[in-house]
Amino acid sequence: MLGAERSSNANGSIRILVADDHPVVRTGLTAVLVQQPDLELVAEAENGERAVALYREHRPDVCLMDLRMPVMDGVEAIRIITTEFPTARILALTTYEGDADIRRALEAGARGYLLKDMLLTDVIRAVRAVHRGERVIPNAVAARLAEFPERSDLTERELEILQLVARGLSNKEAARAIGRTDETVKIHLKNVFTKLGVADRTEAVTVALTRGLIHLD
Amino acid sequence: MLGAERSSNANGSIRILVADDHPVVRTGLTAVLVQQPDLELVAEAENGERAVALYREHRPDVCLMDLRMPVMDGVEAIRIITTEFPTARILALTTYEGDADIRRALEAGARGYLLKDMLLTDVIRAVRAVHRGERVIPNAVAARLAEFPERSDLTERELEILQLVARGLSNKEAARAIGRTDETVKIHLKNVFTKLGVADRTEAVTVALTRGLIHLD
DNA sequence: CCCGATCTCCCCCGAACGGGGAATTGCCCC
DNA sequence: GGGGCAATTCCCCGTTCGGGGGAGATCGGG
Repeated sequence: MLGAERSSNANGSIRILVADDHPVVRTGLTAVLVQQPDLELVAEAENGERAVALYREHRPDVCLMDLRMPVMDGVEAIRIITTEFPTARILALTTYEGDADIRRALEAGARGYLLKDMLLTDVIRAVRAVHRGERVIPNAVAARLAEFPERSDLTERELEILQLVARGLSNKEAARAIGRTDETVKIHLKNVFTKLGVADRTEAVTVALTRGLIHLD
Repeated sequence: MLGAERSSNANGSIRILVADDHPVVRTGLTAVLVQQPDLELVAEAENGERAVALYREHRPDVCLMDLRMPVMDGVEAIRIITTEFPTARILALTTYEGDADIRRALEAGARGYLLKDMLLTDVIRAVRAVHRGERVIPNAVAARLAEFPERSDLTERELEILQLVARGLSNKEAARAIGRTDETVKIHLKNVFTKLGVADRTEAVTVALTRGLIHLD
């Protein structure tokens, strides 16, 4: 379906796509990249949908992808791109918001995960490393992952109910919202408590928030 | 104590201090600023403490200040600077995290409040406007403030208890943590519920988080 | 085919929670 | 000084919550 894989352009420089909804961040990244003789910026996207479209159009060698974006999630964009282009080299770049986001990005096919508080030299080094085919997981990120050895995967139902509880719904209200008995809601919540290692619904919500399992709004 | 107020340097350009803990954001801002002939970057700070020190040293005309920074909070830095230099023109610049941060920044003496997802042209326009002595509150920010007409100020005690509750402590545990009866804790929480317009502790925590009244970790 | 995971519902029970009222001590502001 | 507010403690009372055990149903994989 696709032509030969292109690892760099005629000049031998690494062609890069930057996707981030914050203009300031996009400017910061591009300003740094264009200073490097071996790096070349080919496109910028302000959301996941545009990122996918621009990836198809330009076939960059490396893609820097923010995870929290409007219209389409960064993780979703990564999933689409890597499905279509299995050799795509994508670096997730975001402020740390729990281990869940990291795991989802890597499972979606990201080759690395950077934090926005990283030094610019490390970002550049990561781009080159990913282009060489390496995986990039900074120590800071690996340490965060190590904090939660267990996956703590919540089922769809459990996540759904936890979201409702986070909005302040009681067991009974949540039950009505999903068309089930409040006894069912209680069971799911009990399982959530066990999986997250907490004792009550409030701590379950805050732990889920810090780990990125759920988000507010 | 201080010399004459200096509204611009010999070249007539606006001298700017940028304070943000993310290297990428600092680079983005500075890259944009230096392109403008009437703007001049005089220093960059990576936390509030450095921002105060660099402000004292350089006396910039305008300061772009991120609120969430390590070592010293942006709000605290604004308070110190405006106390020492009442005519300081400081623009708070951050991702939106509730009306509380906005109010605290403005009360601390910020002349404007920008969001990081703003267009760069608007950032530049805001810098010039603040330098002219105007206040800058973008419509997007004003709209968020209007969502919560009431101040909803929580007392120190109430905030303290809400923080403990967010960590999963029961009324009894929170009472022991602050050396009071659990009846006292219950009353404070009841007042919190009334002020925030919620029905239970979990919603109180999530609402307080979205409004920026409390933060996790 | 059985096993595990998921989802569903039911019962019981003690503890925790949230709403109501009432009172005291400070403190600051008018 | 009086009024208001914050903080504190106590009471009662009905509801909710969370832990325990038990019991089906479905679906997919080994």
